[in-house]
Amino acid sequence: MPVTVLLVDDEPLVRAGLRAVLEAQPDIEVVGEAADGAAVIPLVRRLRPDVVAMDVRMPLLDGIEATRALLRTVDEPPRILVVTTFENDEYVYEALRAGADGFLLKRARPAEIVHAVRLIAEGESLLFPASVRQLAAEYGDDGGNRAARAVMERAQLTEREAEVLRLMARGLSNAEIAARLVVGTETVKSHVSAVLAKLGARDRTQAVIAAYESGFVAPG
Amino acid sequence: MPVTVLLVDDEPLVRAGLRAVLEAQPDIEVVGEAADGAAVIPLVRRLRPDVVAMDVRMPLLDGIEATRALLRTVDEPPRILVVTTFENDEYVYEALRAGADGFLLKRARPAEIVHAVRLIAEGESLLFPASVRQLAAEYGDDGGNRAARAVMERAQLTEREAEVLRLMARGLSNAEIAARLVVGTETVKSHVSAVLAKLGARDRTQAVIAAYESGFVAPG
DNA sequence: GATCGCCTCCCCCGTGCGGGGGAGGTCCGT
DNA sequence: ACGGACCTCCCCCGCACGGGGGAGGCGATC
Repeated sequence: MPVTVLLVDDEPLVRAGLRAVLEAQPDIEVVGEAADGAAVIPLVRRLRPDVVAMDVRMPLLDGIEATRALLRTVDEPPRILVVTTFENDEYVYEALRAGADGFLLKRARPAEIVHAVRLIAEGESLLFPASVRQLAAEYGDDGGNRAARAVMERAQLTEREAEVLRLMARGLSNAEIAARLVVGTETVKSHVSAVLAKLGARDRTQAVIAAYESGFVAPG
Repeated sequence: MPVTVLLVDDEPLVRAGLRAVLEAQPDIEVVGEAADGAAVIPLVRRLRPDVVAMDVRMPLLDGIEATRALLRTVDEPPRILVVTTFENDEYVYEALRAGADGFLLKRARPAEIVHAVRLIAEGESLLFPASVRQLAAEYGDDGGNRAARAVMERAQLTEREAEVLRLMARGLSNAEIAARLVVGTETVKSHVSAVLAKLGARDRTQAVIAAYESGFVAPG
């Protein structure tokens, strides 16, 4: 069964773009569109999409309120992927706190958009996507720092994963972490992979950055 | 010509240990010992060692004052490797500010000690040795944070290297940094290697950690 | 008793990374 | 005119890393 997606954005152009990108995938199906947050709830009830790709900034009812409303009133609510133009959008931060499962920049490459939808659909959280930081760096921006602080709260790292991340953030290699925790390196690799997936990090360096940015580990 | 080393430590046991470790290397020669900072200057004038391995905490004249005195009164002073027991020793911090070229934990493994001496002798600064952070982690300590702050001041990164480090600290890969700086990936690798060497980091993750710990990049 | 999350360990595999060299170019200070 | 620092690019090479799978044990929950 394909992943079903509902698009919510007040700009028809954006909806068309997302539709084009997503429908090009055989395993993704766009089942509906809405131009405003107010229209979302009945549509979700009727269409039961797996994922709602929702703009944060919309007239009448914005993405934050729409997210809250969805999670409050719909049982088995869809996964919510927040879409935004700006990498340091505090609306995004609030949306994540409201229960959104991930966020995505509109200027992300098609492959990244597709990837994000798939991840979200699979139940993964995409709270610290590498693309955000990369794009932020490319544009000389500071990046989604506020949003980063919401990462760890929602990343739901297990105790062991958190322990591994702390050691990663001290510069230990997988082998060193394994020695310290008295487990095999394969085990450490598993935990590291889990951490990377949950944080949306591509490699350990990005995970450590996320740890610092979120305050999970503190410098000094 | 071998690297000549002068050992300065008030504990004979430590001197003997260092001598044993270093003399086992064909390219390193221990040319003298001193039990106190006050004895260092005349010995240095006479023996002209390449490297002085100096304890920070000593009676009469400590390693900090001895470092200052050496750099002030001896022309072509030797390279100074500060040796310490504690990873968060603020004396070490002061010694680095006074002009020491690197620091080393007494509990470091022999191979690391040898490595440190060679690096220092070659003119490299060893200000953020991986061993410090690793050992700190292993002992559950917070690590040499104060000392870390002295790193960047003395690491003498070139403009380009600093630029590369900033991008590393945003999670970019070598290829991405290359694209952003419009240079080849081989060039980026060169800069990255230079950064790692100057920071005493083993990999980019440790370099990014050093960047955060030193305040070179700031979270939030 | 069955299910689920978590921790543990295993396989294969491609590649990005980092070490160790070298080399040519510019610019600058002497 | 020369050295030296810096930036640039090149080679080879080994390995840790990370992706994508799978699988067993264990405790808690239902």
